[in-house]
Amino acid sequence: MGRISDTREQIMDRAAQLLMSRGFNGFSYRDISSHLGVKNAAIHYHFPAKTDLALALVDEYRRILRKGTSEFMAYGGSALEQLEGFFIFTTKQCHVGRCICPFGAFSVDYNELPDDLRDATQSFMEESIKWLTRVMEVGRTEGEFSFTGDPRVKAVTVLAALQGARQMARIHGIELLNDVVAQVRQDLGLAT
Amino acid sequence: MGRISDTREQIMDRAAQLLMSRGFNGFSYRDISSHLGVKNAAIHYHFPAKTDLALALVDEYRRILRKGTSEFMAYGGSALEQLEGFFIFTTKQCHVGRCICPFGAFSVDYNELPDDLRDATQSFMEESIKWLTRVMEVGRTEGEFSFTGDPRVKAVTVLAALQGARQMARIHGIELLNDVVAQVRQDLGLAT
DNA sequence: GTCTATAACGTGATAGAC
DNA sequence: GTCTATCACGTTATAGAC
Repeated sequence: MGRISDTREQIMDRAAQLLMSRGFNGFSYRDISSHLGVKNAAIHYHFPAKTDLALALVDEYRRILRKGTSEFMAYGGSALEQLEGFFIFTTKQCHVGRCICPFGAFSVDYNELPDDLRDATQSFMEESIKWLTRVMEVGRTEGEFSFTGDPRVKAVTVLAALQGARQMARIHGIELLNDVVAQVRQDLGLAT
Repeated sequence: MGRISDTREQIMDRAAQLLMSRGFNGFSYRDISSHLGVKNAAIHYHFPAKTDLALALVDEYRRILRKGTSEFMAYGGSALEQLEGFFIFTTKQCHVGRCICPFGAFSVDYNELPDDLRDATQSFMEESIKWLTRVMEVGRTEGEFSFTGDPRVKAVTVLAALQGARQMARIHGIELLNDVVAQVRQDLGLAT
């Protein structure tokens, strides 16, 4: 079948959930194994060290982003559509499990992360920034968005606002994220 | 003298540093005691449980904010000055130790925090939002800022952008925070 | 591919001497 | 106010049987 191990997949699903809910240092192999009804050692078989698991998660996020990116680049989809899709993706993720963005989860523990994981996180973030920068560029050129200054800086600001909002929403309620998304749209000259 | 215990103060200083550098679950009493050259039990004397220490830290942040707030309210300082002061405070903190904002530190571990600590964090955040909302209101009325929409929503968005930027800056370099601050200023119609 | 068993260590916390 | 000593537990990780 060439099918990827089901257990491995389940481990990653649960780990992704836990990572976004508690941060990298906030969950253990036991949290995963007990949820799956297997033993701690079973996880170690698939991912010898916790770093390996985290690296696999970053890779997975990356694939998801690349998929969206390349489709956008290839077919020239509207920048507005891309941005709206990104907003929907973010708010949906936040509603299901009040989870924070993976960058946020890694950034708190960043100073203590192993080097390779730091590198992976960093280059994934760079990729995300580049993607949204392109969306901003195209959107402004096409007259869909209106903002002043460097598209890259604007993209970074939007990412930062969403990352921060997802965290604040956990403390202060989910409407906070909706509010921030609405304001970001307004700051881009979009209709509410 | 009525002077507060020096050790207690040193503990809180170090703990604040660690909290903003690693998050609530990212540091231990041992990290504090070894740095101060005392034993783990000495910390427990001043703060029986880790929660007590965290609550004290939140209270301290709160006092700092209240001081700035009340001065602003009482003497009617310019909203622009307040905002600039807030930007400077944020970037300075970030430069010294690449530390993230305390809300960010707590929010990642939020789901696992004890109830009283959650309450304290939440009401502190509400206070911060109220303060910046007032700054936004006054600033727009006085013609210092220019933005559309609800002042409170704008305030939340600015807070979220800064919180997110401080974290992203840790991963991607300190210029990222400067860039975001510049963009936030621009989005408020301020000169660069 | 999953198990049992275990190692080696760090954690928050407490009791009681000084 | 700080110490020594200790507890009970959770953590990542490994070795080896099935």
